[in-house]
Order: sequence, then structure tokens, then C-alpha cells
Amino acid sequence: MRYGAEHKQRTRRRIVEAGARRFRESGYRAAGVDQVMKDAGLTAGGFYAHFSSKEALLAETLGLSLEEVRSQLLGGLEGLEGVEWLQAVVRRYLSRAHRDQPGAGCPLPTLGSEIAREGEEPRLALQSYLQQIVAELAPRTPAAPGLDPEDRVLATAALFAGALMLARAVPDEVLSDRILRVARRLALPETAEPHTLTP
Amino acid sequence: MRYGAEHKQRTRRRIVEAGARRFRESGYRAAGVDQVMKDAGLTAGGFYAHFSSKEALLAETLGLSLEEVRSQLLGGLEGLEGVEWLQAVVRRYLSRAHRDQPGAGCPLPTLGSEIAREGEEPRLALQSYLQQIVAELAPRTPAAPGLDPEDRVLATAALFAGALMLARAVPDEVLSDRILRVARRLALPETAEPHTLTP
DNA sequence: TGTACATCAGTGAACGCGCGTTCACTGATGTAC
DNA sequence: TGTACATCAGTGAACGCGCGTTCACTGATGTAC
Repeated sequence: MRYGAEHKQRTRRRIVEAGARRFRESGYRAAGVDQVMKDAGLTAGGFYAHFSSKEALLAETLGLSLEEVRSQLLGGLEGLEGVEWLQAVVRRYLSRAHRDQPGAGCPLPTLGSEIAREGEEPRLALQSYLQQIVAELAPRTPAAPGLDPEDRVLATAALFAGALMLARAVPDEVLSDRILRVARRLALPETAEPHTLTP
Repeated sequence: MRYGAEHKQRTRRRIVEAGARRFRESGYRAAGVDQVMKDAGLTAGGFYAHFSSKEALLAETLGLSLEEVRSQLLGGLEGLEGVEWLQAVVRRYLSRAHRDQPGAGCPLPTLGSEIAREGEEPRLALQSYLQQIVAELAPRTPAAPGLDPEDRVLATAALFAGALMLARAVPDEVLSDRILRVARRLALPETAEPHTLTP
């Protein structure tokens, strides 16, 4: 089966895609290498031709998740700026759509606490993910009381991750929606009007 | 070994204490029944005389964690009120001490994302935990722009959970401290003075 | 152009291990007489 | 008060299972002649 290096890279990419989705959906510990490889249309044994360990794949998936989240969060907002732009970003992140599709969303609320207990590789990858998000959002983010744009984005990222995590954990949908709504308000003290949820 | 019902209840309590700590420290999936029982000074087999499943214990631990968090967060603040009181609570939750002792702290940043993927029992327990926190903090919490006290506490709880989760996941301690600091500011827009970390 | 060979991505079975749960048993205690 | 018995909390071995990882092998492909 020697298909050339490009073929192997495409396969590797498929494994990362499968892992990125599966880990966010089922959790890192709960998702098996076997299942990830099955999702990628392969068998478990071949995994170690691409990655040194399950943990290495976890670290690698964060890069792919970043690409996904970046396009979902920022795509098509070129016309907006200032608070209006931030409002659009907040509405997308703290939306029912995002809450209901953890497998395609931000890895912080799904994998954050598990990664905190893993080794250095995934923790560094999460840190890079966070730093990239901050670097990309800060230039277009207005300052807030006591918070320059970078600090505000960092604090908002924490609020985002916590709100989505809690909105997913809580079984009562009314409370879940309310968590999204109040988190939007805390993220945007500038907009006094009531926020309504229409993802 | 028939010691009477009080003895059994004390043993059960010890298991819940061990589970509460172990789950928050190691994660729910990563912590085995065997280890929890060992922590409680017992052997694995006896577990099912007290709980129907590992998941049932998870649900039960949240009540104990609530007691712990309540006393750590609110104890000794009787003299304060309004923004000063809230500031003290925020400083305690978003502290290095809390960040560095996940096994004794709030279960939301440690177990939130895992519980979101479990059955109804632990998810309902987490919901009760959250609702109790809100009910206890709201009466002493000042309103914020667009947020009545209850909404503000709910949004702040999301910010708390996300900030502590990220502060623990990130390997760079400077960034970790910064996450705590900026989250404090977002939680308290009323206080313009710079927040310094000294717990 | 056609053929023989070397490569190596991926297979599939097996490894040791720890998981959550079950269950026959034990022995310290409470109780009845 | 002393003794025989019933109870049942906890033990410890075993259950089936799935885990992450290893490894001998295969066979489709690229390459050399």
C-alpha cells in the first residue's frame, strides 16, 4: 500500500478530523482510539503510524478546531466594527446552534477540564488555541471598564467557555437558554436592550 | 459486621467525601470506583451496598461539594454588603488558592463538561447545585447593566467556572494568573481600581 | 513499454491492564431468651 | 448475666469488557531496469 506521502497526509488529516469531532462530542477519556479510527474509516492498529499516542492526537486536534471555530465565529462579519461586531461574535458563540453541536464547536467548554489534567502537550496546544483567539479578536474589540481589548477578549473567552459548558450540562432547557442570555449581557454591558435568543 | 444503621451512614458519608474529592481532582471517568473506595479505607466490592452505580455517587457528591464551596465562599463575610461583599466573593472564587486546589473547590470547572455527557441524575444534581448557588448569592448581589441580581449571579457563575477551568488548563502561570485577574474585572465593572492577586 | 522488485500505509490479532459490577462468603455486632 | 442465634456491612475473588499499544504481516503502489 505505498501510495506516496500525499496520500498518507490525507489519511492523517482524516484521523485528526475524526478525533476533533469525537473528542468534543464524547469527551477525551470516553472516546477510544478504536472509535476515532473507525470514524476515519480505518482500523485501530494503523493509528500509531501517524501519532505517538492518543494524547498527541488530542493536542493536534486543537489546531483543526481553531480553524473551524474561526470561520464559524468571524466569517462574513467584515462589514461590522466596534460594539456591533463584538455583538455579532457574542451572538454566534453564545447561541443555541453552538450549544447543540458540541462536536463542531469550541473545544474549551468540551475539553478544557480534561485537558487541564493531561500532560504538557495538550495543555500547550490549548494555550496556543486561546492565545490565537485572543490575538485575532483583540484588534477589533472595544475596551471595557478596567479592561483593554486583549484583557477583555481573554475574560470574554472564559465567560464563553463557562456559559456554554453550563448551558450544556443543565437539563432544563429554559435555564439553559437563560444562561446563554445572561452571559451575552455580561459580555456586552454596552448594549442595554434586552437580548433575545434567535440563533 | 452488623454495627447498626448509624455506622453504615458514617461509612456512606466517607465514600461520598472520598468521591467528591477524587472526582474533582482526577475527573469522573479517570477516577475508578476502586480508587474512591481505597480513599475511603474500604474495598471496591462494598460500594454497591451504598450506591446503585458510579454515576449515582457522582450525583451525590455534588451536594457535599456545595456545602464545602458555600463555607469557603461565604464564611466570615457577614459584615460586608453590596459591591464590597461581591468583591470579596469574587476574590475568593477567582483566587490562586482555589485554582490550585481543585479537589476541594467548585465542581463546575472540574466536572461540568463531563457531567454534561452523563445521564439525567448527575445533570439534575449539577442543576440543583447551580440553582442553590444563585439563590444564596442573589439576595446580596447588586444589579448590573441589563442584569437583575439573579441574572447577574448566573452569568457570574458561568464566568467563574470558565475562568477557573482555563486558568487550570493553561501551563504558563503568568497567563493563568492573568485569566484570574481579567475575569475579576469582568465580574466587577463597578471597581475601576486595578485588581491585584494576593491570596 | 513491460516486468520485477522494494516500499510502507494500513490490517487484524494479540498484549497486559484496569474498568464497573456481581456474588458467595465472613465475622463483628445486636437481640432474644 | 450468659449464651445462642440472626443480621448484614464489608471482603475479595471473579465476571465480561474495552482500553491503549504493539507487531508480524499484506498487498497496492512507485520505481528501476
